[in-house]
Amino acid sequence: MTISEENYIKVIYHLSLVSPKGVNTNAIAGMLETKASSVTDMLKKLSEKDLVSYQKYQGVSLTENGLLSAKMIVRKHRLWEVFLVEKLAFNWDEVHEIAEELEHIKSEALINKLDAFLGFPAFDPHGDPIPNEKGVIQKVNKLLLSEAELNREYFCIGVKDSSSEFLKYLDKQKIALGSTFKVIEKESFDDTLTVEVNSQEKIISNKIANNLYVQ
Amino acid sequence: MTISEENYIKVIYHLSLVSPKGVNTNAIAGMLETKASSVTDMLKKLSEKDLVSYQKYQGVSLTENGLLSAKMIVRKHRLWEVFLVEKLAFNWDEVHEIAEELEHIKSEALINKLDAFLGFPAFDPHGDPIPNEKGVIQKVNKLLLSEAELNREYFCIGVKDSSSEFLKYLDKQKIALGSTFKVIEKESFDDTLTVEVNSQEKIISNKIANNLYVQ
DNA sequence: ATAAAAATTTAGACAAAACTAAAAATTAAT
DNA sequence: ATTAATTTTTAGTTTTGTCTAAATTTTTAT
Ligand SMILES: [Mn+2]
Ligand SMILES: [Mn+2]
Ligand SMILES: [Mn+2]
Ligand SMILES: [Mn+2]
Repeated sequence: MTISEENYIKVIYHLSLVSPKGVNTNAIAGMLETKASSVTDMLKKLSEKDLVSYQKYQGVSLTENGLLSAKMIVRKHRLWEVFLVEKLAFNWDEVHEIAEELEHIKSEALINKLDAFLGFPAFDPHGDPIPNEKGVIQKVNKLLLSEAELNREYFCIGVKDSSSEFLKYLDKQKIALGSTFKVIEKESFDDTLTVEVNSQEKIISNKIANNLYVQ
Repeated sequence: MTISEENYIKVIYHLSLVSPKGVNTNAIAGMLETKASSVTDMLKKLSEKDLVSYQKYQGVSLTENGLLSAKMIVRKHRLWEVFLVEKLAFNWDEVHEIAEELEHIKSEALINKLDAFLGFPAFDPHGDPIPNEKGVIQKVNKLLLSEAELNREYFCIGVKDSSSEFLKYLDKQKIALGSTFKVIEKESFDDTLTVEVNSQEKIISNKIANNLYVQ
């Protein structure tokens, strides 16, 4: 697989988690910042290679082959992110772009040795699960902070949006994986939350609450 | 720079250490396993970008720009090799190919943090010097084992050929960086050496002796 | 049910990096 | 100094991945 093919497969994978019955051409184009016509061309090629099943106008989904390939790319991406944060002391908002390149390095031995070196981590710095050598992904119960019950204790276990802007905002607010949350009040007008974060009271907008996973 | 351009620049760099007055088209083609006509095309492009100075039929050399770029690629290659051997427990004969890919990852921050993580190593697993952040390469006195004096103690500090075959042969012979050498006798007919390696007597062919650096 | 809007695909073009075959320049040999 | 051999460059294609513009299909709205 070329780097370009791998990027397509990975995007189709991520999109199919949200729309399992078929991924749209435009959605793929949006994620890859390319044009719909380019996507159509690529879908034909990926279909040729039995990585996706594709019928024109009907959307696309991954084949078994494609699914496993996608998981391996995601595995590499997330392991490299762990390496960058844990070993090289990058901040969690700086690693995505670099991992976007590292995920395409070809060696199987490399990724399995990296996995061992890191101590077989189960989650990446953003709380996303890391597929194992066989592509198995540990399922985790989680909900959005916006769905949390009032006056119950939760832990932050992940972010939905892992853009640099959002992560920097969380840094500023001293919110990190492991932070404790207790929702004190929910404003019914705009769903703004009053939350105790690590025992400190904060006002949290609905947009933020919709991008934090808790447990 | 594209990956392809970087590979050309690096090869021109290595070849220009041997032939400083200008690198041949065919030599480049040989190293990159491509055709001379492809090389000519690329040289025009690299010349456009002021990475090489090139006049047709006259060979090519790196500009100041090109030289610095080349050193940065070599720096990345060798630092990644150190990482693979020191941290991931790869053998020294397994790392070249993987580093060939890793050397093209773009981030400056990455490579400088990797350098720090590794403790600012001066040499790679094959004894080759690692350029620093500014591209400065520490000069080291060394000679080939074939040029060594009789009955003097030397240390192995590097290999000239770092092919997997040669390195595996050295493993089998229990020769590694740091091994001590004392040449006992030189057969004048074919330059075969009788050598004490780590106090053990071995017969070493001229071809081998021509690919081991000692000090 | 029909028309308008949106999504998707096709057709044709382009840039990058490679190739083959042929032409041109340089170097080596007589 | 010519000729022959070698090296290098040019000319013309090919493949990959992209683009724009136009055509087609599907979806939505009246
Ligand atoms: Mn990527
Ligand atoms: Mn992540
Ligand atoms: Mn390379
Ligand atoms: Mn090396």
